[in-house]
Amino acid sequence: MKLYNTLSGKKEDFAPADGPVKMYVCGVTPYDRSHLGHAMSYIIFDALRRYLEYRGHEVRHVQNYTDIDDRIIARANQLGIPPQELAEQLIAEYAAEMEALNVLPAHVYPRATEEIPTMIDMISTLIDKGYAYEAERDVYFRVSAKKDYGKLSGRSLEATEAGARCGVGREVEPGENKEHPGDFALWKAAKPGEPSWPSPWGPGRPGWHIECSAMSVKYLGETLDIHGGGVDLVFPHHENEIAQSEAYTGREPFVRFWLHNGWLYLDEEKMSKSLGNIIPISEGLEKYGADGCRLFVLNSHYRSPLTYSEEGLEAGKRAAERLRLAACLPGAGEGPPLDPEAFRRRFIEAMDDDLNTAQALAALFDLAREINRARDEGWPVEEGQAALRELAGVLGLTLAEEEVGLAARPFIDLLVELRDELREAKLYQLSDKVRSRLAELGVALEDTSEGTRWRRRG
RNA sequence: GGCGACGUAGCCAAGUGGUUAAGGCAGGGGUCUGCAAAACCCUGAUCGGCGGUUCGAAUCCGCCCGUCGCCUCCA
Repeated sequence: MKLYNTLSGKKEDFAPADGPVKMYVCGVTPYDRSHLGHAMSYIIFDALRRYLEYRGHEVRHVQNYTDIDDRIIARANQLGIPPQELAEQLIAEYAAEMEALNVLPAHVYPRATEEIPTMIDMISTLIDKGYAYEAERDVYFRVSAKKDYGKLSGRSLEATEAGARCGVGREVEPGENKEHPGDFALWKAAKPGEPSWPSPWGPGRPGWHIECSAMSVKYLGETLDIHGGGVDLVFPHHENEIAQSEAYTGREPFVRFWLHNGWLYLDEEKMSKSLGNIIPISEGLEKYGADGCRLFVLNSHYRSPLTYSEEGLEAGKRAAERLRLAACLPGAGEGPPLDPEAFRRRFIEAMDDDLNTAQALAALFDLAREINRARDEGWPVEEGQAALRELAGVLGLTLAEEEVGLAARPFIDLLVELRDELREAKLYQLSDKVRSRLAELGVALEDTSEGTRWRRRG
């Protein structure tokens, strides 16, 4: 399989270094509801993980929760609740939404607040090695000590230094005690009223970047096979992670494959909590279902930016229904069997090429058409359907029907039965009324030679 | 100012040197149906513009136009 590696800027052949695939995906900072942008990223890395497993790799997947940071504190103060309580609530909500989206859970979900000692150890070592320094109870990473700093994002230290917007040079802010403007905080001294942890440098809390380094080394080892996240994390977050981790372990590379997904846009702007233009995951799930959301995301390449639109998600939902019906409606008796092998091969070939899910989906839709065609001919379709379900499953599609309350089923069956009798009596006006009223309630009826069947339709 | 991405049918979106430019959604025509629905069949683009390289370019190069991102928190 080939994967595009941000570090080299090229597609490279992927194979794990040894043992299971060590995969780390940057998690959320739970200070507000998660939105479709997050869903996009996690759906993509879920598809990657499922595909790796499908191809016979064991995957060890770690994802962090940044459960302490400025925004959590600010938001918690606003709400008048402790920061930990806010984080706890939002983590629970996030986990439930991921489950609803059929995203496989990571094997470990370390939290920043539970890894403080690990981070303190790492920071101490960095100081000992001359890669970090203490300044007024803060600790900073000394960027100039890591000569290849900038290798991931492709910017030189000088460029970073001069690199503020509009040509204005970036300088050390007054009040900061950095040696260099590019230096970043490993440990932040506590301000009054903030949650803090004891450390050799006094009470404080860890900087953002150090947690991922500490956690990934602790749970996956010194070299990761895959590290994923949104493109926005390339700089400075992932750049800093590389610097810290490699300085700490003395080993390169910290990560063999850096993978970054494109951003989700709303209208002309990126969807982002700080801009406030978000569509919550819950809304996407409610309106379009997990499969609809997944198809919307996976229908384009993961590295390309994607623009949110109701039309796009609606198309995803309709497409999901198309696949579901192809996979579920029964076929009939005798005839030439459907050989799905060519479709499976196309699917694998597409996924092998840097996770080309759009092309993989095209193979699934072609398979669906082949199944429908066979069904129309009265030929058996089971083999094709099994393959369709198998491959859709690799993309995390459930192909499950929308839930109908158990209590409603017998009543719907009864109405369908009555309507059939009305039709037999050729009382079409009445039978059509039953059908259209049920349609308004979200139940679609279809008359077939096998009888009438009904299904949920939003 | 530095670095980078993108512009393919009504919409979304693959394809990145060579048979008829995938697929989805929407639309039109047809088959099936009491009528529908679902499904199937048919139906649409020469690839932002200009110039160049080449036997041959959506695909490579140059210029132009347009949109956007990163350089600050962010999946």
